[in-house]
Amino acid sequence: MADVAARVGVSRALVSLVFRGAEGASQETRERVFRAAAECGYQPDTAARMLRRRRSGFLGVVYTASDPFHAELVEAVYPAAEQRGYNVVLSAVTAARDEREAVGDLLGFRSEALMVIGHRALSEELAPLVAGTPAVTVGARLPGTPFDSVRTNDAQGVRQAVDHLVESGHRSIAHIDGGSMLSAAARRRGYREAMRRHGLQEEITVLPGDYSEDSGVRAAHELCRRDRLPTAVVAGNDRCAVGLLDSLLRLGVDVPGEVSVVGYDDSQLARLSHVDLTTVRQDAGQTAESAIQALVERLDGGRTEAKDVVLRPELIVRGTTGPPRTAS
Amino acid sequence: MADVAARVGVSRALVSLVFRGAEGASQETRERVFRAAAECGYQPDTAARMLRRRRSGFLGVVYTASDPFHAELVEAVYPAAEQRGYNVVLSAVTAARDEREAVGDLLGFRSEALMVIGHRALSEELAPLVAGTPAVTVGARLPGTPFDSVRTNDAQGVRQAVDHLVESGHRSIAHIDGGSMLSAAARRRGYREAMRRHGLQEEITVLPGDYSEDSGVRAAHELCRRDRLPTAVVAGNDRCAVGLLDSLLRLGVDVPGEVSVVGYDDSQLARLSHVDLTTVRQDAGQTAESAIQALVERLDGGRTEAKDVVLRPELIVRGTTGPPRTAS
DNA sequence: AGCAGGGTCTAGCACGTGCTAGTGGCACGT
DNA sequence: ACGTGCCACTAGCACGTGCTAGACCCTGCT
Repeated sequence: MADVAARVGVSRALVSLVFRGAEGASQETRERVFRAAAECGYQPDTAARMLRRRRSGFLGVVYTASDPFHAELVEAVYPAAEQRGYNVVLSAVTAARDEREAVGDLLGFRSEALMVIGHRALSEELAPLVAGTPAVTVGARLPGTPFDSVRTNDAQGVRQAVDHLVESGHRSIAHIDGGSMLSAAARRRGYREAMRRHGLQEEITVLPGDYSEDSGVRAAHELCRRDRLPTAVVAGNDRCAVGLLDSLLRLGVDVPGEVSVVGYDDSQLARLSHVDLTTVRQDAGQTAESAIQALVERLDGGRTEAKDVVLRPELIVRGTTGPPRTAS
Repeated sequence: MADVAARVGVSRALVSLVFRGAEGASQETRERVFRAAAECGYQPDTAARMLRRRRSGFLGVVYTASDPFHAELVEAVYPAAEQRGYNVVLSAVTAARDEREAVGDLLGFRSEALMVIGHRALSEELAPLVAGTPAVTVGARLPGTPFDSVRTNDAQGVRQAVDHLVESGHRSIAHIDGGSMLSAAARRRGYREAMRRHGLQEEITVLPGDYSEDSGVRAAHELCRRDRLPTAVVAGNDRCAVGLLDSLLRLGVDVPGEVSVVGYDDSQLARLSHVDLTTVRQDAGQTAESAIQALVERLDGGRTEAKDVVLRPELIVRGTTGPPRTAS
């Protein structure tokens, strides 16, 4: 920076002033400073900058590298943060790097607030580490903690799926669940409630699953072994639905002619033309937006009480659902 | 840090010394310092730390948020960097954030070296920005630049696939290419060369594609429209292969009974039990390792001439390939 | 007693930036 | 001639840490 100043023949303070866009420099000087900086290859030092102003302007984001839905959220986080005058620092959780390390890195960077994506989220163990830093968990709520949370109403999403099927005339509707996954309980509950509300409690069938394609494959074989196929299946998520679809195809069961299938997530997978899966969308853009919004409210708006944002999912009807087969 | 020092009743310098693990403090004092730090919730400030030592210890990584293969690389980058005493800073390229911004952020952090993943990589436009900072591009080589590069020998990978099919007895082998994608040219060339080497130049059939599932779907319909199906197809990548597989299934063509299919990438997709795709692996772990290695050689080893690492791909034989059908 | 040497600790500057308080010059009005 | 106000610019401290040079105490040897 001193180099640039010397080159232009002004003080270092003026260069600083120009670079942060403050008032008090003539238009001509500004241009000369920028030109000189480009010649020197000068770029302001973020570390020194955030050391001096007490604020770093960083929002730390913890996510799981291998999860495609997390990737969608990360994608949406950047514009949401930028729009509110903040920058994003990423920290990935991987097989060799746990949340403790990821959060530690972010705090070392003096992130002003934390957005933690993932079903394991901020465990109680991490809470004291974060003390004093606003944080929002995405996809789950941690009752014992002071953190905000943003999540989708999973029960409602599954209810929408069931309602859609019942409206099309289905009565025999099965569910493949997500086992012990965090959101699985809510989805299972939504299925049970919806069936009961339609007077179909006799038809309730829950098959065990774990959100993997393989669990869809297993469920397909299990269903075909029974004497009577359901006319529709609500899978715990899209991956499970794709495994199910593929196996039904191989087993000679027509979709949606004989069996209708609904997924959950509206992932890239579901949108592929040859899959064309009816599914329930969790809006990544809206989720990211709400999470960032919550953090900024605490930082700039002075909010202190915890907030729990529950987003409405949306049913996306595509080609894997239709009216039920007439003969059983 | 002064708080911690006051709490223990020692100087600030000693606390600093304890925290960076330097010699010259008694075991007892160390413990008292750590205890006091935990009570205060103290954590060293990364910004101030890297301001003082002239080195930041950061390796900046630019990747595309929406690409699953990039995610695999990111996953592998962390341990590779840690092992060599470096930390990783991530910067994502998204729809709303181009490489210029991503690289700018990383340089602002005073990253000591840059790893840029992605087919558009460091364009000429970015080269002057990076001047002076060691950089490695992954997946492509930029001839005009001083950067290192790490990539997989795509032509060789496709040759291995063709060799495998020919050894199984196939002669009529088609290829669905990746259009104008960066690696598509090499894969197409590998296919042509391998066919020629086996004396099968008459059988060369290249169908247009673009690495998407849809292009596999289109290719399946195109092939079935012809009077004679090939006995095997080498798809440009796994996604294309999956689209192809699914459409063949729907069209009533048995795989691998009537047609064998080979993909490329060994993505998660290929490993699914119901897909079980024979494919060519690009080793993400090895790629990340080589890229980090190249950067560290420049930083610590003093290497200055550019280096181009070309990795050997590996054929993974699974369930979608077998001997050709006997009757045409 | 005096000195050397090692172990433990401390004072204080430097890193690159932001910002407060202030300087100097010019135009204007009285 | 002098005060007033504005514009363009500058001097120098502060941010939280690392590190050099040195201080202090204790032990053991001459």
